[in-house]
Amino acid sequence: MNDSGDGEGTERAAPSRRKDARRNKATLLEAAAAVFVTSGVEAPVRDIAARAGVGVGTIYRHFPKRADLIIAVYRHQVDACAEAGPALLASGATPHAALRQWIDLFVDFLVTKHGLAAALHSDDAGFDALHAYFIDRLVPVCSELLTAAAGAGEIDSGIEAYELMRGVGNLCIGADNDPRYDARRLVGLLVTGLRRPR
Amino acid sequence: MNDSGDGEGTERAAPSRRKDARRNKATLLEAAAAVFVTSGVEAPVRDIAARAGVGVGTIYRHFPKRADLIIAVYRHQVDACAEAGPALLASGATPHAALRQWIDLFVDFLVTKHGLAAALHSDDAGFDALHAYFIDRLVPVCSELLTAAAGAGEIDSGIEAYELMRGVGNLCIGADNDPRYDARRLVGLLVTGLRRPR
DNA sequence: GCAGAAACGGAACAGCGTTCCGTATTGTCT
DNA sequence: AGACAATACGGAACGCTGTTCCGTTTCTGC
Repeated sequence: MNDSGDGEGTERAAPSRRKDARRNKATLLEAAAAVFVTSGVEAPVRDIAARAGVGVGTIYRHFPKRADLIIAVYRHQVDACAEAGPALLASGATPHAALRQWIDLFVDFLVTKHGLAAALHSDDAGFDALHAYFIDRLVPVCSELLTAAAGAGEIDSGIEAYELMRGVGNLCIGADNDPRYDARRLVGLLVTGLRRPR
Repeated sequence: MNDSGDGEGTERAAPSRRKDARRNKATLLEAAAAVFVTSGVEAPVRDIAARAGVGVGTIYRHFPKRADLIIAVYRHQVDACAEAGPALLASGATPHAALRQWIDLFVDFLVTKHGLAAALHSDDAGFDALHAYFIDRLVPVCSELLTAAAGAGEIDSGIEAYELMRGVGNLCIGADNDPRYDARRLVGLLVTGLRRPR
């Protein structure tokens, strides 16, 4: 939602009155990104604070909910994914193929972020904002692709974009460090299942 | 794994030397089942202890890992599900239809157990035994159904039973209290996606 | 009844997210 | 430059988890 964004692109809120605050916020984002890679997005807040060389209070001042920090770290990648949707749709292939490619993009993103998929669907209230951000950003794109595919007669299942996105997200849970579980293959089957039988 | 099972069906371990211990174990199972319905399988241990009128120590003596308690509560239902597999296969329909029906059974079970699906795929080490129990019990059944369907030429995807079961389980996460997410429909699409294109 | 074994209860510990407040830093105004 | 708010900081403290530990109670076989 709102935030006291610094150079973070599309924000309008005042970029904080003090230099040290801005610097700390940037340091925190870097540290969080690094820790997320190592220990997953559920890493202890204290670890992130330690890595950034600040106190835990500083984290909560800049990112009141843990979800805000996660969103800030991954915002660019989520936005890039969202923007890839229309591009794929315009790039020649059939709408169903574009949908498949777009979903692959999303799966690749999720699978490489240890624990993100799990956090995304945690029923912990603290993650509501994270859930909402992903939904807000990606569901409309998915909906557009779905509508195009339906319009082209390639799919007929009355599935909603929200449901499909949640299903894909769920399939990505725990998809790292288990060689016997390949989320990409299962998501592929799910997308295949959408196709109109002919 | 092993346990000091009381009247719990297929156990062979000694049924405990003392009457109060047996009674407490039974009380604990009842209390846990009740609390799981109300608050989900991740309910605080203290809540279960309080409901049963015992101390937390007593829980840990009977069920050293939290997973052991969950397994004990749901063992009968999981076994029933496992046993339904061969029955469905023998009951007339095509193997693919039997697979679909069996998976529906599993999904119905999971979806009605608040938080079970999530616990099942938690990477928390304490839930390893739970994970292992479900896998041990259900993967062979699923494998049988899958093989039969492949033998009948109905599916050709080289998917493993383990992967399919995990996918189905993942799709069931958070499937309660969200009217916009119907795990059954998504699992249906996944199973449809298995079918050989012809 | 009486050991002694078995089981109990809950205090105590460790690890987590989050809040709070005394202290330090910064920007500004004179 | 000096001083005074305003702002931000650090980390102790709180409340909630799961889990362990041990002094006390209860049972069982003799």
